[in-house]
Amino acid sequence: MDDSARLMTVLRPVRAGNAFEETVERLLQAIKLGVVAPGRKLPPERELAVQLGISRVTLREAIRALQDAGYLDVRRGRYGGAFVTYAPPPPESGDLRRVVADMGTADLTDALTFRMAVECGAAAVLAAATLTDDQRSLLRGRLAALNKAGIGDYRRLDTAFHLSIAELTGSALLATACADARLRVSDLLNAIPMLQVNLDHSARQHEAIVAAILAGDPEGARRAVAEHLEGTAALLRAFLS
Amino acid sequence: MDDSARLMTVLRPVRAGNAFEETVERLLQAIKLGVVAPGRKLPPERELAVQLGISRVTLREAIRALQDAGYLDVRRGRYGGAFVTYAPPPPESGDLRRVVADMGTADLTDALTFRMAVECGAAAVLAAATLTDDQRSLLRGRLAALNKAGIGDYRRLDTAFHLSIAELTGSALLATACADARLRVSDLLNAIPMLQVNLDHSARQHEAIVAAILAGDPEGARRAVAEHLEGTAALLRAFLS
DNA sequence: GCTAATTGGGCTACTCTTAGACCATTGATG
DNA sequence: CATCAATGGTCTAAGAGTAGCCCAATTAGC
Repeated sequence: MDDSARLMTVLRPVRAGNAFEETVERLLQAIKLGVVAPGRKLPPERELAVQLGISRVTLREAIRALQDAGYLDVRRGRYGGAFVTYAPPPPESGDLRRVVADMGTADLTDALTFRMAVECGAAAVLAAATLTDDQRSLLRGRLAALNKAGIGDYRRLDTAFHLSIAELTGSALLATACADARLRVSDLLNAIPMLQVNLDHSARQHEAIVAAILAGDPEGARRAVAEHLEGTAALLRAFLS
Repeated sequence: MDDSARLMTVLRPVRAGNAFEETVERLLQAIKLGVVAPGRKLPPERELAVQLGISRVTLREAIRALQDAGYLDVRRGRYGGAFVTYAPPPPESGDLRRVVADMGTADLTDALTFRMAVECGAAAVLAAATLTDDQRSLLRGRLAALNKAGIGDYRRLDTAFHLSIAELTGSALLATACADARLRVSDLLNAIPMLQVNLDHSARQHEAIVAAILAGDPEGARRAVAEHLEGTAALLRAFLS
């Protein structure tokens, strides 16, 4: 961890790959995180190309790839568009071990550490802020929605709840960082079987997080998030052996 | 902060600009953060191009631009290279107001919030980890170096100290996020006059941060970092009026 | 049915970016 | 003072990406 480590940090690749690959990755994020829910459609190509800062040609190549891979159903004409057909498959036993192995030890610990830091930081910042009534009710609403979620919607609403915390801080940078962190573990989370006892445990932890934030208790919020994430992290790390 | 906000977060630009601009920006980071200290040189072009994932042609255009802007002195032949000639100018009164105004309210609060979250998160994560003797002594060493720093080296060593915390977590993602956060406020920090009373105050806070981390106290570490950063943040926010 | 608005599909000329080869310069070392 | 390894300087052909334009399909609403 000498100066050369810092050189590597700053002089890292300027581009993760070509525009096509990066675009596929980004759209896959939107789909897998449930930002665009199954059955809904992406924004029109022209609009989306502007948002992503790429040409329509490149965007269309990416959409075509996702269509071929079965994530999208593209329909022409007015009221057409690129509709999301993907729904996360129910986890099967054995999947988790494979997914963890695919990711690699170094990437997994990196992702878990990153997620722990940014989500704890976001919760603490939010708890230290003065919240409006709208913000408080939005947070409570997301929690309530998650508690009422069916098994098919759980992951998506869990993501929505977690990301809300970062978004409510008002920092786009922080929201992006948390979305990135979530994405890096989403395949893993999707592979974890959803047992009722675990869901109940998570629900209690979610309540604790919201309570600490609404009470304006940064350290309580940090601790509550840390405990919540540590449960998942420990489970995943167990599969590294 | 409805679903459309999350769409904007995930469907953000894939590329910040063209490869040339991004490369200039990245090299400027390395220079301004002091990752490559004044008088030292960048890695050889061929090597650097690989690290940055771009072609040598594009890299050379960026280096040329920084040379023209006075940041680099490029020398040919063996033992040649691109030498850093930049040293942050000493702050003058009035600079700060201008720099803050240049940045804009929204970007400034975003950057300050982001920095608060990631640095607090990193410190808490590090405090929760089991540290080796090497890690402990590296952290102490960075603190000692900062305390002995002259006025010309202070900013660079302060950056090195802060980034060490994230780097010691072992998470490259987290180190990158903290470097990014630091960069976004570095122009502002450089414009703040260095008064002895403030330096003494910072020194005490740095000691508190290291003490909490070495004591394995995540919440104390988070609080110490939050207090430290809040001082700077409050100063900067005062210039927004 | 027609119409018109909206959306995906496709084409072309142009610029940016790359890979790889080869040239020019420098200075420590024998 | 000649050598030679390391480094920046330059060129070319090929590929990747873009902007802008027009075409084709679809469907709500008249």
